[in-house]
Amino acid sequence: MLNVDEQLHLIKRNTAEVIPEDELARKIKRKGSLIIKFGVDPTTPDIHLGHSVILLKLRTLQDLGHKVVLLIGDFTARVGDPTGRVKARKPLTVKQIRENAKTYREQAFKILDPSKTRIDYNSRWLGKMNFSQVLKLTSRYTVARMLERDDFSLRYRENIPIGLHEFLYPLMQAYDSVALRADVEIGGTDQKFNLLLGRYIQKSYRQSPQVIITMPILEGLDGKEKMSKSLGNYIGVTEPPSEMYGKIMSIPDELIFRYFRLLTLLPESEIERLEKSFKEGKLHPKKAKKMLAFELVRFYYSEEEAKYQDERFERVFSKKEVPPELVSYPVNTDKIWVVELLRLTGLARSGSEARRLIQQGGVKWDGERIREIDRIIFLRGEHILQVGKKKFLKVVKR
RNA sequence: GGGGAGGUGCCAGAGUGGCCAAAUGGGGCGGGCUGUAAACCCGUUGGCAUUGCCUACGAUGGUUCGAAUCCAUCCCUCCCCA
Repeated sequence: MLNVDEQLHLIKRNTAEVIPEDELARKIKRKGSLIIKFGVDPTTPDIHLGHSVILLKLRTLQDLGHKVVLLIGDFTARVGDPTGRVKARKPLTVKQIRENAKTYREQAFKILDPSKTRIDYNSRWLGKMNFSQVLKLTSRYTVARMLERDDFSLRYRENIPIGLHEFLYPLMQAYDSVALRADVEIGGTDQKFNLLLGRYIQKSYRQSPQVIITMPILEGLDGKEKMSKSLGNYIGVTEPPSEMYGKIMSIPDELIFRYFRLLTLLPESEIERLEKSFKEGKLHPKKAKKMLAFELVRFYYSEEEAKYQDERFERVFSKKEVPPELVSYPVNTDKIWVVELLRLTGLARSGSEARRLIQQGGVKWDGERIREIDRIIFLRGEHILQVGKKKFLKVVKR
């Protein structure tokens, strides 16, 4: 095992904050193996690269011999984390929560080491608390301090409703740290308030307070907003390799090395070397992006798959060839109206949208641009239907 | 409990009786340029349909030749006072 300083160096890399740093060193020296808490909200089951930033850090911690507790917030999910929220969340059913948690677990193990991960559910203790225990917990904190949070104060100022139960969320998840006797809690920078509250509550329950590690929030593919499913600017860890590769190729240049650092486990020295030649103009941005895309597909799939995607990308987008493997769509007639076909295949959501796409020159049939709305298409064998630059479909007569 | 403000398209936000499928901006989508980058430019953005029609401005009724716009009731939110 590495010594404490070496460990700290690896742990601190790419973090936003470690609070307080010296305490982390002391804890490692004293206990050796620490309990790392990571709270998971089972409301959004699909893990994307934004989440992977933290999971990769956890992976590093596991590799250093620490124990990760993946805490599924099945009970807190009934309230919903108000963090960054402009509206109150709608509560989920118990069944949905359970399914989401299962999906989350499966996906998280694409990154985490299952043998060094313990999974727990906070309903185990929160579900048993009675009202007097709740009163004890809530009396530890004040409304004024709760309102210090940006999200709450913003909503308060903007006259947007705040449910009383939303005040309970931070306290509940803080109590989780007490229940787990967490040494360290990790989360995104947007969780800083919650994590700090965990520290505070642990102290008031006479526990040694956890060290908190916050990780930067990853920008999405647009380079502006944070990566999130609802904004559609994300790459899911279960996405097919071609999607993963392609989406990486569409990120803005400014993001390339940030992604390298936060999304891969490549050594810092290697990344610095690449960044240097990029800045000197020796490494073309497209090349750098391809390396990034390659690395991510390699990590989530395999080296072989990554190589394949590398070639495929060149063929399809640089040389404008049709992708080698396409989703087939069987059709039963031998002639069909274009608009109908587009709607049938789902490449257009409605007839009106289909018309629009045609009028704007976004539809190709076997490589030929279709301009007439009333065009009738004749089918024999296999044909390629293309909408926009990225959407292809193999239409098969049968 | 009393008084006041407000609920418009994916979002923000105009519109206070016909010219409103609803200005403008953002986002999305399509095209151009390119490195499937950014920036930029052009177009488009409820649905169905070859004129046109249907559904839409919190909900339900009503006034009117005609309502997002007026009236009534209800639901929801916020502010001030208690």
